[in-house]
Amino acid sequence: MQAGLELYTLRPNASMDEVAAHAGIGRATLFRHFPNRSALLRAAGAHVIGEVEAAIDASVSADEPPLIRLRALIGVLVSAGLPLHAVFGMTDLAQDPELKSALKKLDRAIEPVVIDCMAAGLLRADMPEAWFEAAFEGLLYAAWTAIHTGTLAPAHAPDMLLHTLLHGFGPGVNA
Amino acid sequence: MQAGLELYTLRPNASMDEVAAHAGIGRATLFRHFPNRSALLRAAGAHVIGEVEAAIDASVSADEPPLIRLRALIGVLVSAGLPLHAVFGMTDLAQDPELKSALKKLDRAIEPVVIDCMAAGLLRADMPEAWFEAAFEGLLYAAWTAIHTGTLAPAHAPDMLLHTLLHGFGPGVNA
DNA sequence: ATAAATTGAGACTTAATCGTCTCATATGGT
DNA sequence: ACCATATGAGACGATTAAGTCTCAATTTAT
Repeated sequence: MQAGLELYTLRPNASMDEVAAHAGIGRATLFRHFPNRSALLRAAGAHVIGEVEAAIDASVSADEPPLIRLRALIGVLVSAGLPLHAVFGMTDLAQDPELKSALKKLDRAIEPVVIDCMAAGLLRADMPEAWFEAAFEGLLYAAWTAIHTGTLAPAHAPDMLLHTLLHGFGPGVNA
Repeated sequence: MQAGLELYTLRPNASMDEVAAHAGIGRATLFRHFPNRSALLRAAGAHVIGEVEAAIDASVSADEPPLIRLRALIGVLVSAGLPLHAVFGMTDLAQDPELKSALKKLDRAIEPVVIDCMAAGLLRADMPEAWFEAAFEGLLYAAWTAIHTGTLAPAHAPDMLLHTLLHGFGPGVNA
């Protein structure tokens, strides 16, 4: 059931018909579980966020060094990819309290990694936080689309992203 | 007339009613100029690309040093922002020959700047081209959204983006 | 001033989709 | 076997938007 949700998040414009067919259930049953389209979107979004959060908790062990944790975090976010971006793109549903708290929890899973990297001198701390967040998400989006279009091997993506995040495209550091 | 197109590209989901109202013309007149929605989208996309290309030609003078040209290029792309991103998001119209050639021309305006920066040692040349393009666009997208949400001052955006593109978020270079 | 062309407003058809509803069927528990 | 519940297929009305058409008003050229 919830499985249908995930695959759905890939295409927020899909009709309820398509969603039901994709989930392998009837349209009526779909409406029995979610009163309307908006509720379905919210549930799907919250579900995706929850999964990503769980994946972070599972693969980012707190006692590893900051760089390892950052790399693991990026790995999770890259593989969570498209669904996550779909959630971020739900501007009209962003004011939903459930989604907002879910996003806040996700932030609390990501933030300490970044902070520790700053404390360890891996990331500079004098950049506007908003810009770092935006740029981070932008690079994730870049990796997702590059993987999706086949121009970037999924296995290389996290390291590539990590390197670009830390050093950009300037010279002076080996890839 | 064409002015209505630009503002339209901001919202690819707008109805023809909204577009006509926004352009200050009647719906019937809109259909007289563009036989259908798809034609309107294509025309709008091509128009936006043409404007961006002209802006690049106008503000990126060929005899400046590479870094200045790159900075000017980024300035144009950041201010062109949202409409350009809307065009890139038109996945369903991407196969249109007119749009494809327009994008190719745009690429030809951007590419030499990047190549010269590589030749000057400002940008490393050993990264996959596809990844550079994707990351560049991702950072542009980040700047656009950050500006749009008010968390990044438009005046600071180009320099911020340039610095992040060159050096990432690692330490060691003054901002 | 007059004829020709363009425009705006809106009616109309068609198609897609949401959300509700019914009913026959299947599923599961006792 | 029996009964309660969940399901699937689909009909139905409502809404929205695309695209076509008509007609009166306005603009433009001569």
